[in-house]
Amino acid sequence: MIEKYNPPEIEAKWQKRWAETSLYNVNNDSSTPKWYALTMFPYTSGDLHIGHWYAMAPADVYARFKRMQGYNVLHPIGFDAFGFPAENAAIKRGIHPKKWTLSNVDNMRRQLKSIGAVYDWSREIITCLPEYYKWTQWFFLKMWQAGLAYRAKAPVNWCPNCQAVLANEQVVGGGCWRCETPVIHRDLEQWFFRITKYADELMQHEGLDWPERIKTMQSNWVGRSEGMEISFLIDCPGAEEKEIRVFTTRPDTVFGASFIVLAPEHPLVQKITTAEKKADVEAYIDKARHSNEIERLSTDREKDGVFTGTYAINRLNGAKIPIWIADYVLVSYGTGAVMAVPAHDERDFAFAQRYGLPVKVVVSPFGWDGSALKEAYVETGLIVNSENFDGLESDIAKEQISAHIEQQDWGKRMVRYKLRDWLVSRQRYWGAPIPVVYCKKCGIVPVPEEALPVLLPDEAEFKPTGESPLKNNPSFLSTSCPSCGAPAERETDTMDTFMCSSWYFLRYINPHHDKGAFEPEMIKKWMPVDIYTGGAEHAVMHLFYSRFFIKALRDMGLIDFGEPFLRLFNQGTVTKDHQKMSKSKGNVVNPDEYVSELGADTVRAYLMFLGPWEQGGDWDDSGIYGLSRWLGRIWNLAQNEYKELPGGISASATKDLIRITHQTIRRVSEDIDRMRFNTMISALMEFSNYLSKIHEAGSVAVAEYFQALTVLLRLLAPTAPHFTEEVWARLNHPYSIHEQKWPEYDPALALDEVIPLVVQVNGKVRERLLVPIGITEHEAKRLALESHKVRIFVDGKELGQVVYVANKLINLVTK
RNA sequence: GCCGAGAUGGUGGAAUGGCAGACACGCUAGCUUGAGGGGCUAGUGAACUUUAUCGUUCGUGAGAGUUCAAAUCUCUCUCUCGGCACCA
Repeated sequence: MIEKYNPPEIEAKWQKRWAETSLYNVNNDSSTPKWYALTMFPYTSGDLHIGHWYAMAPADVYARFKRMQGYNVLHPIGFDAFGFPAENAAIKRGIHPKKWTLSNVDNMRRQLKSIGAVYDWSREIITCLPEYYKWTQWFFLKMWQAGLAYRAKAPVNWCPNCQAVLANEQVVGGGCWRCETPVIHRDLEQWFFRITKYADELMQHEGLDWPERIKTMQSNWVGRSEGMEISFLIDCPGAEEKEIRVFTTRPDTVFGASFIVLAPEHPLVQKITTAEKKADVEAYIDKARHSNEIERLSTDREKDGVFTGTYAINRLNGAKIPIWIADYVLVSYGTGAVMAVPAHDERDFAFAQRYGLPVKVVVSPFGWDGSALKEAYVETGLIVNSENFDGLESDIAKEQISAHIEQQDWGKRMVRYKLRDWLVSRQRYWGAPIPVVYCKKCGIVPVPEEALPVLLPDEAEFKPTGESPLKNNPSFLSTSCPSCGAPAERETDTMDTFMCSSWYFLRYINPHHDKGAFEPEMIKKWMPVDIYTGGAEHAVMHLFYSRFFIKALRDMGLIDFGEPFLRLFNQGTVTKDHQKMSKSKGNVVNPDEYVSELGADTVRAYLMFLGPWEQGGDWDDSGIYGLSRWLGRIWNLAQNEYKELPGGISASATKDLIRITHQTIRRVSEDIDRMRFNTMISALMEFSNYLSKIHEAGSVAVAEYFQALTVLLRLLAPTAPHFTEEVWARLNHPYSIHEQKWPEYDPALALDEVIPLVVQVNGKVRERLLVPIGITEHEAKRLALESHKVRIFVDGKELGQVVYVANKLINLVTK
């Protein structure tokens, strides 16, 4: 009688043994080819839920697969530990963020260990510890030295709930990415990184094996558009400003400009508004300032604006057109001013309709009879009402008008981007302090590298005041100027958490290196990351920032590559009752109880069996016992005595077994490579079902049977690491199965000798014939016509075309 | 509004031009006569046919098309999910 499969016992046993024997410790000096399999590190929010397992378990299977294939695999784990939730917990519950975070780390580490992954725990990193954030600060200094960090006063996104600024990437649909509170604009002096310098490069994804949709999202985020800045004269003799510069992508429509619109925040507004319009304009600006981003960006809202009282002159035709202000024009894009061409722009058309402004057609729609337009015509066409350019095709006119404007020095062709610089400062405590000192005499002075880290003090008052709590900490605040030694003040803002995660994958390589953020030779050896897996929600945040960091480091000469992640794979999300899991909804599924009852191996296998990894799915545990039963069956199969058939073994059964074994190796290997873990498990199930039939029949030799069984165990090892280790040991194989080579298949042995040939008549299946592989068309046709079932449909009819697909199908078409 | 992905049995899904429903879950029946989310065996898309269980027809969101052959390719539409959204 064999013992029952008891997952909790064997899982604890092997996790301990693996740790004691340092089975998964990664060797930087190994001469075997490297494979860097990175999975996005979790944020320290409290508990791992089933979604984390969904991200981690298949990633681990892939890493184990590569390991068994002979690669030196780095598959590290760590914790993204700075950020708002820790501080909010402090405000709400009076727990210090550090205490809250580190206790979460302890809990999450315990949970992560229960997965049974190949993580090398000696490489764990925690971003909120000084030994890590010292180097985050060092990167800030590098950015400063490279001219990529600057401080500026600008209209910024402000989350009234978080009481802090947000980067553009962190504004989702006009709301805060974390709490969905509508964002408002404020003029504040903040730190920025010049990510726009890399706008063009960030749109390029050459040589990257990334999902199409992430590449598209990033390119759209950069939002490159080619156009022209054109100068209009201000028709106001005494004014100090003489011109307004607008940005347009349609220079071909410049003769159709019937008014100018400035963003309410545009600096010219104050200078050109006439005395009688001043009150209206002020009121409008005030209203615009107080509306939040969601209201302002809502496209179905009726466009409104006010006239400034002043006119502009279109230099191309001398037309005198009114200057308006309206909040549908954004101060942060282009020049913050547009020439409105209502005939050929939907927004301008709507605005002109509302205020009775003229609509002048300059690109004639096909078959146009000269009547008033019902909507803006935005397509190409023949140019009209444009003096010398009349009759030209609009694409050609665009070129010629642009050239003309440049020749007259009235404007310049240029490229504009939607992308803005990355705002990195946060008015918060729980982050890495920005390593900068303000001196009355010397101005902004970076903290010298040898003085890092600028330690985050433990004592702080947590009040959501909109200012960093560090402002109220005198011992942190007051310091001396690193340059002149005079009394000075420290920067009290901390860095955006996305700074920490923009380089963490470099730190895993030398997590304890204290002479620098990383060792260049080791970076050369391990980077770039071969496969990165994680959620798609980071498309224009973490993934985008990391690419920027790597490109900036490359240009500083610190590394010699420009892309961090060669292959990217996004797993889907696990929902509960078709809703996103969240603590507030109370629908978070905790994996712990499943693990303690059924074992990590069953939970791993079940998650992968749910469906394609990139698709995600709704959590429903009704099928989980099926996976647990399956492992139980293999458990029994492997340990029950195998007896050969009393009458002797069958040669054909042996041949079949060998063929099916090799076919299974091929299917499983290809499925893991394609990240199709659900079909990988199906293939393993079919194989184990087949083996149990053999076991019952006893139709192959003992040696052949056990040979096939060890293949099954090795193919299953990445999916069920504890289970296979235990069975492996019980079959008296040497420790450890995870040091075994991945089975290789022989294509010749995987080949079928006899195949079922599908016989169709007029495209309908009428017969299946077992035929030897490689049969000729002639022979196949002969056999097909011998079949009764086929004859029923063919007899008495004239045979026409015969379609023959070798080793698959023959289709007989009657006339 | 724009872009992307998707829609297949009671359920999760498989099949990427060539046998629709692999592999599971669930359900039904039987066996295992101590119960168990237990084990094993068989069945399980729908309709028709059946005193010849061998078959026939239909069937992959809806409609059209291409093809000897369509879940798969093309077009139109409906719905679901995700992203972007006044970027001039």
